[in-house]
Formats: sequence, structure tokens, C-alpha cells
Amino acid sequence: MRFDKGHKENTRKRIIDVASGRFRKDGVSASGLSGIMAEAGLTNGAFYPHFDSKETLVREALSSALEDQTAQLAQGCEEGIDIEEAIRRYLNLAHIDASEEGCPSAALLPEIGRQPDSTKQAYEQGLLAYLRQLAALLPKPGSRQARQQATAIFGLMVGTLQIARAVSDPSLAQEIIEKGVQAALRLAQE
Amino acid sequence: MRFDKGHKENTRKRIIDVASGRFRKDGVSASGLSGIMAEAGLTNGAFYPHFDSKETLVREALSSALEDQTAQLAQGCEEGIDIEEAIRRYLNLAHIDASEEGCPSAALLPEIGRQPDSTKQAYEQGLLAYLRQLAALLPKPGSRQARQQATAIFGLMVGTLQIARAVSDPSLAQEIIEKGVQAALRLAQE
Amino acid sequence: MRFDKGHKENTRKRIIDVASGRFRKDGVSASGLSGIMAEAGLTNGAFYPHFDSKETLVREALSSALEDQTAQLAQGCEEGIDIEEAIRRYLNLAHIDASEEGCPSAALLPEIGRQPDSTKQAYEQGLLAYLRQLAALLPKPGSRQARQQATAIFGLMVGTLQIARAVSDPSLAQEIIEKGVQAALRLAQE
Amino acid sequence: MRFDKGHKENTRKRIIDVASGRFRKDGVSASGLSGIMAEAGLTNGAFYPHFDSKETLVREALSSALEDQTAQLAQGCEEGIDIEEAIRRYLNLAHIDASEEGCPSAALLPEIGRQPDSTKQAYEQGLLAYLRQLAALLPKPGSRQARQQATAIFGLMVGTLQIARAVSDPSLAQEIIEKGVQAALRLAQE
DNA sequence: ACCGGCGGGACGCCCCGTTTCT
DNA sequence: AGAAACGGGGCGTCCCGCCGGT
Repeated sequence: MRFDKGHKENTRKRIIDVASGRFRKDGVSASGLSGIMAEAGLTNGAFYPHFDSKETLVREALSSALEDQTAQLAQGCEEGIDIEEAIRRYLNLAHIDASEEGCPSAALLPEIGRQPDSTKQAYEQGLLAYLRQLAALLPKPGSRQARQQATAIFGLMVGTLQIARAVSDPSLAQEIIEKGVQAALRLAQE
Repeated sequence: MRFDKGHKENTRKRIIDVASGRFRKDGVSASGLSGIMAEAGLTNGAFYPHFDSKETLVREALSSALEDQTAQLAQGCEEGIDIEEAIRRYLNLAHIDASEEGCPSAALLPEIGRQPDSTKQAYEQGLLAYLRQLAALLPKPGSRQARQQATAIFGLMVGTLQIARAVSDPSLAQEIIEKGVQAALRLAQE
Repeated sequence: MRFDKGHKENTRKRIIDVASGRFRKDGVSASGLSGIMAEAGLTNGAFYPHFDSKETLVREALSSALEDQTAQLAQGCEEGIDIEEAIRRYLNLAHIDASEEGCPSAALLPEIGRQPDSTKQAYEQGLLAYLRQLAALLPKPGSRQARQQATAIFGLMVGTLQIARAVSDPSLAQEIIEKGVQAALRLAQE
Repeated sequence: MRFDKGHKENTRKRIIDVASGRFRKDGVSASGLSGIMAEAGLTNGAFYPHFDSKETLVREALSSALEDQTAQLAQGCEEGIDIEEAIRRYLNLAHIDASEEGCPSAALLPEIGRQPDSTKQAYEQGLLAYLRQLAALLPKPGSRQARQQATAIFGLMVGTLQIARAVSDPSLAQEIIEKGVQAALRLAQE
């Protein structure tokens, strides 16, 4: 039946998931609501009962992507991975092409910087949660130093991944990735 | 005749300069040609005698911005700055807000990654020139190692600047910037 | 049972009241059903059990507003007002801004002229009732002449109020109103 | 040839003429730009080089219609018509159905009252010009009294025409019109 | 022949009136 | 009576080409 209890929540989540992927793949301003709704199996008219505006969807999709990312890392932690493994999972050739499911920061940071403050706040929250998780893998987990180390490592990984995505020569991209891994490890060993 | 020789070149350059600033400020897909042409003091119709399409303009504006950035760094080298000063000039509070005249990579990387290959090639060229210039400030200038170090440092700086731009709390931004400077220095000292 | 008998009637009346105000304030075609239902404390889905379509609501809301207007005038008659007082109550500065509760004719006449015949019939009915009430204040109440006089006086008042509402200079509006009062009195004195 | 000198002015005027008719026929908010542009033989994209927004078009179309109306009356004056003839030309059965080419005030007044101030100012200007022309037909042309008389007469005519348009019974409409003519004449004879 | 005025479609986000299923 | 979605249309703006004027 079409209108179960919880149906609306499911639909809403589906829209967010689709948007979250599209935004990362094509960018926010290049992603139209029609395309998102169509991929979610809905028509344009069904958007506004769920969200006030595209801006709201951006905020929610961003938060959702960041939460997923943090959850994935937490999952890794439970599997007992160390910081090196975390870095290698991020700076990974597969990650270059899978922007749709990849790091929202690497895919969207400059555009987030142009969003209204409410969106930036949502990003900030998600980012800090992720950094806490990342810091947990460092030598002195929980310390202020660890969080700052995590920040720098994350900055390096994001920039490196973006550069690797933006060059046209795949072997150059690979080289950049590898060098990024080494530098990240160095930043982690202190 | 009505138009001096070189008039067309000047016009073309003006368009590129304006576009270069707008793209960095608002992003490529969010910048309309009308706005660019208007800011350049021209009408829409004057665009196509100069460029095949928006894509071409993106390529040219990107190259232009990268050349400017490289030239600025070269200027710094002639002034005798060291790598620390170069890093501090890049990771600078002023740079957070001046995206219009700032680093095109920090402003546009994810979008460049979504451009056609010809644009990525143009970016790659400009990037490599910039990295050569940056490597010249490192301990063993010219070495392959220096270039790879430069790549990592640049990745870190780009990522750090973007993150600082995307958070809503200015003091957090400042903290991120500072920690980025220290990490970049560490990457440079080996 | 969940709903008192008469609950449906109450709800229906509430929708009509809200619509009646909104239509006069914003116009029919500029008033959306969602807004009306929201103001009535209901959801969109609750509309169609009460009315076939927006057109039906327009008809009912119009009749309702006209009846209110007639009732108000009847009330005035019982208070013993004369025609001059009736005119002054209508052509009143307060009436300029209170379109939401004011004369539906002044607020909606051109739009009524574009409605389907059924709506026009409803308007005609309400109008004639109002004019009968107005004619009762004239020298020869009940006579055919009185009704025609009332028609002319009402036309004058409606047009005058509309013009006063459409000019941007408040003092000009006031002047128009005053001159309208005098002209209406002259039409009444024969 | 398509791009003569003055071509743009012609196009602009054509859009205004079409809009002026549509607004009077269907109302402002019920008239879409697409329909207007299509009737003008153009596509949607051609609208914005001519006008900033629909609001601007409304203002221009309104002014244009008022000027036409004033010019028609001036033409009548040159033909030597008297005030009675002017009233009869306005309160005319043909005028009921020809709203597209008829009095913009009768067609649009309530909607004008809901427009932004700039539009109301444009209306006010056009209205005053028309009233001056109408006052020229009264006993003491040029006097302040004549202008105020003209205002009242115009209010009466506008209201009467609107009411005649809004009732569904044609014979009732005719009766209203006739009574309106007589009342207008009475207002003029003082 | 260069330049640019002007128009063409398509699509952006937003919201409408309406229907269907619970 | 509510919940949810539909399909279409609102205005605005996009990128781009067809032509005349200088």
C-alpha cells in the first residue's frame, strides 16, 4: 500500500539520498530538482511537501553524507583499523571516480563556502564529528592535539583527492595520491 | 577605422579577467555569461566572436588565474621569501574572504574535476608550473622529491583553506588555518 | 463518534470565512487554496470533501461576504441610520485599508465579471438583496425608482472606493473619497 | 528585415499592446507571460531584454492603456462631443463585452490597488490626465470643481460598468447601464 | 568583416489546483 | 479528514545563434 505509516519519512530519506549522491557527483548548483525527484521516482510537485526549498535539501543532504562518512569511519574503527589504513581507504584510486558515494568535503567544499550560514553550520557540525572520529585513531586520542592533527590530515587528504580528480593524466593522479598518503602518514606520526 | 588594432585582444582579455574573478567568487556553473559580459561593459552578443562557448572561457580563465598565481609566487621568490613565508601568504586570514582574487584551485577544484578533459589538461599545465615554482623554495629545488613535497604541501594548503572557508565560526576557521600552517611547515622540513 | 454533528458544517463555514477574507484582500486568482486551508487550521486534503473545486468556494465565499454586507446594512437600518450615514460608513477612510473585511464588490468586481455564469448568478442575487436594503433608506423605499437610485449610488461608491485604493497619494485618496460622498448624497436627494 | 533601426522599439510596443489587452481581459495575475509573448509572436526568452520583470510590464501596459483612453477622449473632444456623449460612449453595451479594449480602470482597479507603489503612481498619473480631459467637457472647465465633478462621474461610470459586467442577466445589465447614464448626467449638470 | 543587438528555446525553482489512498 | 503525490504552469535566467549596422 502506498501510504503506510512512515511512508513519508521513507520518501524524504529517498530524496535526500539521491540528492546527496547527485550533489557530490555534479555539484549543487548544477543539480536540478527535477532530476533529483525523477531519480527518486517522484515528480516535481512532490518536493515541496518535504522541503521548504532547495537550500534546505542541500543542508540535509550534506548532513546526511557527512553522517554516513563518519559512520563508515566508526565502522572501520570497530574493525580495528589503524590511522594508516584509514588514510589509505580515503586516498584510494577507487575514491577518485566514485565521487557520488565519496567524501562530501572533497566534492563540495568550495560550494559549501558559498552557501548561506545555516548550511555552513550544518557542515561544521558534521565535520567536527568526523574529525573526532578520525582523531580517535591517532596516538593521543581525545587530546586537543589529536584533533588538530586530524584537521590537518583531513585537509591534506581532501586537497590531494581533489587535485587527483582534476588532472587529466591518470598516472599523474596516482602519483599525487601516493605522495599524499605518505605525507598524511608523516603528519600522523607525531 | 573604429577599432584600434589590438582592441579585440583587449576586449578578450577583459572578459577573461572578469570571468576569472567571477568563477572563483561564485563558481563556474553559478556564473552567468550575461553577468560577466555586463561587468566587462559589453553585451551578450559580443561573447561569441571571442569564445566558442562558455567552456572555452572557463579554460582560458582558469589558465589565466593559474598564471597569475604562479607569477605572484615567482615575484615572491625574487623578493627572497622562504617556504614558510610562501605558506603563510597562502594560508592567510585575508585569503579566506578574497576568493575572487585568491587561489583558483581552492575556489574551483571540485568543479574542475567535472569539466571536460580539455579543461582538465589546461588545469594540469597550470598546476605543474605552479608546483615547480613552489618546489623552488624547498630544500632540494629541482629534485623529484621536492616536486612531490610541493604537491603534498599544496594539497594541504588547498584543503585547509577550503575547510576554513566552509565553517561558519570564524575563530574555528582561524584555528584551522594556524594548524594548517604548522603542518605545512612540517611537510616542508624534510 | 469523533466529530460532533455540525462539526462538518462548522469547518465548512470556517473555510468560507477565511476564503472570503483572503479573496477580498489578495484577489481570487492570487489566493491559493493551501494558504486558505492553512489559515483555517486544516490540510489541503480536507478541502475537497467540502467543495467540488475552487470555483465553488469562490461562489460560496462571495455569497457569504455579500450576505454579511447586507446584514451589516440591515443592522444599521435598525439603528435608524439615514442614507447619508450609510454612505459615510461605506466611503470611509478606514474602509480603504480594510479590504479584507470590506465590500466584496469593491474588492472583486472585475474578477467576478470573468467568472463562470454560476458565480455571476450568485453575485447577482447577493447584489440585489443588498440593493434592496440600500433602497430602503431612500425617500420612496420599495419603489422601482428607489432601487435604480440605489444602484447608481452603489456604483458610485464602489468606483470611488476602488479609485481611492488605487492611487498612491493618501491625500488624493481622501479628496476622492470626500467628493464621492458629496456626489452620492446628491444622487440620493431626488 | 528583422533588425531595422527601431525594431526593438516596435517589438517592445507590440508586447505592451498585447499585454495591455490581456490584462484587461483576464486580469493581471491570471495573465501569463508565455501567453502574452506568444500572442506577440515571440518566445519567453525575448521578454527580459525588454522588461525587468512582469511588474514593469504591468506598469507600462497600464500607462499605455490609460494614455490610449485619454487620447480617445481627446479625439472626441476635437470632434466636439459634449459630456453626455462622452458618458454614453463609456456606458455603452458594447463596452461591457469589449473589456480587452475598454477602460483599464473598470477592468483592473482592484488589482491595481494591490500592486506595488510604483505601479500605483503610474496609475495615478494616467488617471489624473484622463480626469483633466474629462473635466474639459464640464460646465466650468479647468476649475477645481470641474475636476472633482469629473472624479465623481468617473467613479460612477467605472462602478456601473463593473456591476453590469458582473451580473449574469443581460437585461439587468442594460438597466444598470441606463440608470448609470442618467445618474452621471445628473452629476454633470451642476 | 568585426561587433553586437536581439531573439530562441530550454530549464531553473517554486507553487498551484486536484486526485488517490488511508 | 488527513497524508501524499501528480502534472502543469508561474516567472526568471540560462547559453547560444542569427542577423544587420558601422
